[in-house]
Amino acid sequence: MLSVQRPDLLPDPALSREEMEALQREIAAEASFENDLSFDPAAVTDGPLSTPGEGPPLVAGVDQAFLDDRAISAIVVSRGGEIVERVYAVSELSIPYIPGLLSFREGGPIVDAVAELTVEPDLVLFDGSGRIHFREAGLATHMGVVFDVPSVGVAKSLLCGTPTDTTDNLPEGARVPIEADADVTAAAGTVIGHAVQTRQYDSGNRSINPLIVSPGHRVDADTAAALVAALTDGYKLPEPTRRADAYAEEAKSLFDG
DNA sequence: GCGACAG
DNA sequence: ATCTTGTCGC
Repeated sequence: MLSVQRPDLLPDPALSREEMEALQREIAAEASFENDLSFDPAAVTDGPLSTPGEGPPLVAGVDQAFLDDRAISAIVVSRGGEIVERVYAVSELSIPYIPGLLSFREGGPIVDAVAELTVEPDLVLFDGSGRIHFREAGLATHMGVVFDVPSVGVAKSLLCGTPTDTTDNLPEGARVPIEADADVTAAAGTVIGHAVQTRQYDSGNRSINPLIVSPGHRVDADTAAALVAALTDGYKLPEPTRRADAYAEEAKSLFDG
């Protein structure tokens, strides 16, 4: 089970906006955007074949569903595509969604769900940004640092930063770097993540938008993108995220309908 | 004042 | 995120 390593950096919704931003700068200073993994990222897949001998790493997907003022946080842990554990927690939400401060709304509920885990993931995928954040401390980075676990941010749209090329109609498998600009604390030009086209229609009129992948903690930008691509299997979202998404919806339906 | 931004 | 019918394309 993962345990809180930095209680001083937990997302406190009662902080003022200024204090939240100050905490994010502190988190960014504690975060590592370099690989520090317990497994070989080049051998990761969501299928059975992987590193011979020691077996694939435990990968967790985290996602949430909402119902009134409550958040249902779900975590699904799998190894080589096989589900190892599923947990969820229902938590009261105390503050609204504010761009740039997402972890202060959803971080607490996620911590609640993590407390239910009995296994310790080698990698955690979050729904949102990591380093692609004004102060380089998005949800994935915040949670990664609090638990000191390798993490990756998987977002469906870009919060900030500038793509080095167009991200429209990219072919499947394509990857476009996202660089820090004046809106980001990192030095301009620093690659803080990538647009990753995990899926695309072969032909036709419509096109699928790429995923926005960024390092959370203990993973570099290239590896984060490669891991998400390796964990994807025919759908836009990587499998760990899809499983968490489905489980969150399932848990939610237990409460309403 | 304008712009604008994860879930 | 959530609210929702239809509609296009494989």
